[in-house]
Amino acid sequence: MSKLWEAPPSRERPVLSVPVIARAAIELADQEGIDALSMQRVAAVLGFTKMALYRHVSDKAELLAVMVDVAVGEPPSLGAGDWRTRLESFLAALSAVWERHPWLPWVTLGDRMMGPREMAWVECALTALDDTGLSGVEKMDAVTLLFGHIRNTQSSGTAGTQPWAEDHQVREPYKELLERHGDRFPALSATLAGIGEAPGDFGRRFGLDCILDGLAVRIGRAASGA
Amino acid sequence: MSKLWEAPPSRERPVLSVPVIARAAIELADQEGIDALSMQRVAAVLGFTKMALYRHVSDKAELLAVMVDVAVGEPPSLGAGDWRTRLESFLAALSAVWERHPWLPWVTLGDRMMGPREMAWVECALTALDDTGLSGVEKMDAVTLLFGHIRNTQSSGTAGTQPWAEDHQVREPYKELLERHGDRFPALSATLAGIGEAPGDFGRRFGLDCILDGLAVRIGRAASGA
DNA sequence: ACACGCATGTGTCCGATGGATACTGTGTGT
DNA sequence: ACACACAGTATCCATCGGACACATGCGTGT
Repeated sequence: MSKLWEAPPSRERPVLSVPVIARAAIELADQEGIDALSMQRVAAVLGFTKMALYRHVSDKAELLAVMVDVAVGEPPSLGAGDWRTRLESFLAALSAVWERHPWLPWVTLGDRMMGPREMAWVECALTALDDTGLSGVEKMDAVTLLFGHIRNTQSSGTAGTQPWAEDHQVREPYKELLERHGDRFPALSATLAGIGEAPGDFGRRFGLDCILDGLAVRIGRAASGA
Repeated sequence: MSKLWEAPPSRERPVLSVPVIARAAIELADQEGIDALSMQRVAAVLGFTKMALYRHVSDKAELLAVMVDVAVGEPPSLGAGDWRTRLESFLAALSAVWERHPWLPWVTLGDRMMGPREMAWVECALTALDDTGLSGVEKMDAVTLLFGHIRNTQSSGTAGTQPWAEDHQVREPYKELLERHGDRFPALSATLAGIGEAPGDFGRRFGLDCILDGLAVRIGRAASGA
C-alpha cells in the first residue's frame, strides 16, 4: 500500500549521484552562466533539496572540480606532423571545448589541483612540443602561454581593453565618447577610425600567430645547436 | 550645546565622498582580496552603515568602476626609443600597478566601459606602436594580447595549468600524484622531472619574448613593403 | 520474520551578501 | 522662523553556502 496506486515512484527524479549532479550543473552553467550556478538551482533542476547534494559532494568547490573534469573530457589525438600543426590542432580542440563550456577556463584559475582529464590535456599539449629541443620549463610555459591566450580571446567575457564588439564594430558608447573626448586620445581615435572589416576571430588568430612565430624562433635556435 | 563639549564632531569619520569611499575600498581589496570586498566591509572601515555608501555610489558595480579608475592612475610617459623598448617600459609600469592592486586586471573582464584613466593606458600602449606600420586592428589586438599576457602571468591567482609554485618548485600534491600515476602522463612527468632552477618571472619573460618576437616579425614585414 | 543500522534525503537555522524603502536629523536659503 | 534637501540610519527582503538534526526506507544478520 505504500506506493500509492503503484504509480511510478517518481517521474523526473534520476536518482542522485555525482555524475548526475555534475551533468546537471554543467548544463546549468552552460545555459545561464557560471554565476547562476548555485546549489539551490542545481538541486531544483534535479527536483531535490539543495542539502541532498551535500550527500554526494562535500561542498561547492568539489562540485566545481568535478564539473571541470567531466566537462573537459578527453584530449584529442594529434596525429603526425611538425610541432606547429600539432599545436594548432590541439588548440582547435581546446577552443571547441571551451566554446561549448565558456565558464570552464575561468573556474580553473586560482591555486588548485588539476583533475586527471585536465592533466591529460596538458600532457597532450606537451607531447606536441616533444621534439622541439625546448627545456622543461620552456615547454610548460609555452603551454601555459597558449592556454592563456585562448582563454583571453574567448568570445565570452574578455572584452577587457577592447572597445569593439565581436565583429570589430566599435561599440556605440565608445563612438559617442570619442566624439566628445577624442582629442584626449589621439592614437586610440585614429586607430578606431581606421579599422575596417575583420573576421570575429582576428584577434585570436593574430595573437596565436605572434606566439607561434616567437616559439619558432626559440625552437629554431634550440635546434641549431644550443 | 549640540556639539558636546565642542569636541571635534567626529574623530575617525572622514566625511563620506566618492573618492574617500573608493580609496577605502581599494585598500580593503589590496589587503584582503577582491572577494572580501563588500559594501558592509567598506562601510565598516569608514565607520558608517553600508547604506550610507549608496548615497554616493549607485551600486557595487559603480563602486568597482570608480575603484578601477582611481587605482590604475596615470599611465607612464614612455620616452624615446624604438617600439620594443617603449612597449617594455609600458609593460613594466603596467605590471607594477597590477602588482600593487592584484585584483585590478580581473575586475575589468566582462563587457564594460573603460574609464578615462584606463583609456589613457590603452592610448599610451598604442602610441608605443605608432610607427610600426601595423594596421589599426593589429595594433589594438597586439595591445590586448600583451595586457592579457601580463594578467595571465600575474603572481596572484593564475596557477591555471601550472603544477608548480612561484619558484618553479613542483608543488607537493603533484609530486605525490605523479609518483602514483606518472605512467599515465609520461611527457608531463618527464617535463617536471627535468625542471631545474628558474627565476620566479621566467614564465612571464618567456611569453613576453615570444610575443614581442612575433610582433617583430610582423612589423618587419610591414616595414619592408606590402 | 523481525529489528536494527546505514545511506539517502528533508527541514530548519545561521551569518553574509547586495539592495529597496522609509525614516530621522541637521544645515542652509529664503 | 520655517521649510526643504540631503546625509546617514534602521528595517526588511531574497539569495547565497553550509551546519545540523531529523525522517525514511532498504538490506542484512539473527
